[in-house]
Amino acid sequence: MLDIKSMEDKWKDYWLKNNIFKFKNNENKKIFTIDTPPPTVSGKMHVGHAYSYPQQDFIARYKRMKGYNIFYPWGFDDNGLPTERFVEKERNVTIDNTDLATYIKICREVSKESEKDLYKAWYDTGLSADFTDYIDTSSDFSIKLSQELFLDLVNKKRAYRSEAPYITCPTCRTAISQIEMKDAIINTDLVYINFNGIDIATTRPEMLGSCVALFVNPDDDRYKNLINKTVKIPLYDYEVKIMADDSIDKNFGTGAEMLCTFGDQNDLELWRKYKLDSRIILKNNRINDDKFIINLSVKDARKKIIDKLKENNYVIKIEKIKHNVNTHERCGTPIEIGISKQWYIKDLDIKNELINFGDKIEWIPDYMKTRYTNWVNGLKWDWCISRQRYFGVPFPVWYCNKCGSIIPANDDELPVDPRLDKKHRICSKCGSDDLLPETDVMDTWATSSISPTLYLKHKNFDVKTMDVRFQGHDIITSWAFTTILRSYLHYNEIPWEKIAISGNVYDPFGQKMSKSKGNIVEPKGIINTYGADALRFWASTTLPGENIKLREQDLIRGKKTVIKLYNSFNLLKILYNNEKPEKTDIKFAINKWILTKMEKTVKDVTSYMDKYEIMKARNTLDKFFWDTYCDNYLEIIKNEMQKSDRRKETIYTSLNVMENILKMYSPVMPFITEELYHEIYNDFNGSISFEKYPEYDNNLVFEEETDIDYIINIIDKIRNIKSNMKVSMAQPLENLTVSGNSKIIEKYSYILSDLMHIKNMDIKNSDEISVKN
RNA sequence: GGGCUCGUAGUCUAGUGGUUAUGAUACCGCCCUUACAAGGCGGUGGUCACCGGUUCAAAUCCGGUCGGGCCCA
Repeated sequence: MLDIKSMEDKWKDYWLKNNIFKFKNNENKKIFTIDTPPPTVSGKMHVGHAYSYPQQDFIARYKRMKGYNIFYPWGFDDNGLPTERFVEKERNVTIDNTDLATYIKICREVSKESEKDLYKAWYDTGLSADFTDYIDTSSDFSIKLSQELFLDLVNKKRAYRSEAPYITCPTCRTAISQIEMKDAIINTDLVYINFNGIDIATTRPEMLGSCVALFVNPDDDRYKNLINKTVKIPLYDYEVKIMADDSIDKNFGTGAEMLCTFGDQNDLELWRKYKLDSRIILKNNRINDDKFIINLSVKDARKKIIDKLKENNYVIKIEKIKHNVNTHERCGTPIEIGISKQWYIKDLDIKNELINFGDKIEWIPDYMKTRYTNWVNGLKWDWCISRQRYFGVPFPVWYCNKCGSIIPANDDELPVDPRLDKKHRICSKCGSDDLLPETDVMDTWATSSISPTLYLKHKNFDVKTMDVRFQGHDIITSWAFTTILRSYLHYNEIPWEKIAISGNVYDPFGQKMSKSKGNIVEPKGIINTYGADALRFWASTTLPGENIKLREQDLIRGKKTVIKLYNSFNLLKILYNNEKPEKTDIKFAINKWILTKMEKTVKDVTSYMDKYEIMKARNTLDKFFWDTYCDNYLEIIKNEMQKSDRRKETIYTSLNVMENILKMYSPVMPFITEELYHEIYNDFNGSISFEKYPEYDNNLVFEEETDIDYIINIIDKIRNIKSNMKVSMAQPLENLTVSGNSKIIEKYSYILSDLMHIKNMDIKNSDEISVKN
């Protein structure tokens, strides 16, 4: 009886102890490089990971057997806000009760600790990445490289610091980028305000004091005569112009809107388009208009201004509406737009180049490229990379208080943290030593986006382009985009030849998994019940980019396949009865037939694997293994083995085919195939994953295939008859009339009578096959 | 609102112009067959979402409708 759990544990230990998957750069093989997504240390492994990570491993293992030296590195992302949150929860420290140096130290400690065990969950799924030498995004190595490349962008005038409108999250108290926004529908009040002659509706009445214009639709008959007139702002008593723009929705509210600096992104766009003035009353998430609202939060300010408007009879009505707002994806807080100095990476001017780069990369599946192209086309902001947070890659720059120059660190000083740096510095321009360190840190994506460089530099590779990136479709617009951008800016080379996109995992009813729905399934439980091979089998039941449901039937089928492989090899052992296989010529039809079927399977499976179509490859293999090899070939050779003239040949052939089945299954099911391969070669001290993948051999394709297919067809019919007679397949039949191509049937009648236990067979020539008892 | 994508037996799924639509799972019947009952053999079950078009021929191509999903406004 096969104990899957201990069998898998055995090989996990074996691979690790023998450094099987440790990357060695000294092999005389072509290198195949994989850009892997570093999981975040603040989260646990979930079933989505258990789906997508094996998919990259299938290709890694396949390519390895195809003779490549696989560079399959591992990394952890422990930068930024998620880690801060995690640490605050785990250790109960916040930046308010801890000094910066200690805070950073604790963040690093907790990350390191978490990494120590976290990789195991991934390793348990049978990933063949090099876990012995991973990178993490907060290490000195990563910070140094990230800072170095940032300074490269500064030199190239691609990174710039500017006072400009920026998106900010009031809860996280930091600037965020377009990448991190998410839409949400919230319940809010739509306040109708009488604007001294024109009625407007707004969801942001607290921004009233920052109103710089009113807008209506140019085709709105109600307001046509008011365009270009001025109107007085209620309470604040200054005048603004009424303007017209196509983007204004006639049906929303009264059809007239106030433009504030800045109520939302639309305000910003119109503000830019018409080069309007600004009146900033929202700073650092507090509103201050020096009149009615003194340093209040948005919420309190809204209450106050509505009361004030009501007092003065400016409020017409208040409607409860559901409203679409942009929120920060991490905390769900609606974003605000402010003005301050932030670091940006300039990309709006190179949209065409970025789209061209997208075209140079092979997207798997190809339609995913459209999402990238659409995103690039729709970019509206340069990429804001500064964050007002604490744990991240610091900007290696100072600012001169006297002349305003930006003073970058020297390359040989990196990594450097200006916030903690004690070195005496002077301004290279004016000589002043009155310097201010930059206190912001970089956005996590600013470091994630150089993952190919991180991985390649870590091993001193010269190349800039990796062979393939694997990632989910949900981060095409963030990770894939920023990586392509950085690769373009730094090297003018594509980051990878191919990018393979994976889908999401849903519960069996097609619902997204979430804590609130309570439908989250832990990979650990699946591995305990079905085994990692079965988990991987499930993960292979999909085409590139497709979403998948967590289906128990696939896990069951996977486990059954593991057991079937084990049992089929067990049968071979019984049949061989300790006789050692020896290479022989192939003469007998059944052996020629199974070899032909195998070669065709090798051909198809290989061509699917080359296209990353794992499911098609595996389906082809499943069909060959279950139907052709087990249900027919193995049943037939139970008899053939007994015949001395063909025993040797059949032992050799059956094992040869078994071996190739194991090899072809091993990228998907590395554990059971390793187990059985070591049973075949019990003095073998390597791994099946480094054995040569079967190659199509035309010399093993024989014309006997059609004849035996014909015989199998008749066997099916005889099985049908026995089933209808409600007798066992082993029950002998006294007489049987078989009609069909009598030449073929006569030639192979021994197969029929041996397998189906027929005593007297009457063969009749006929165009159609039929069997009668 | 825009882009991408999907809609095939109870459930899941294969199938991009050509016999009778693939397979899994569930269900029913038979068989403990000298590897495997988590098995084998047989069977029930489908107006291929809907409408229209192209074609000798459409699950497949085109247009539209409806419904799901993801991304973006």
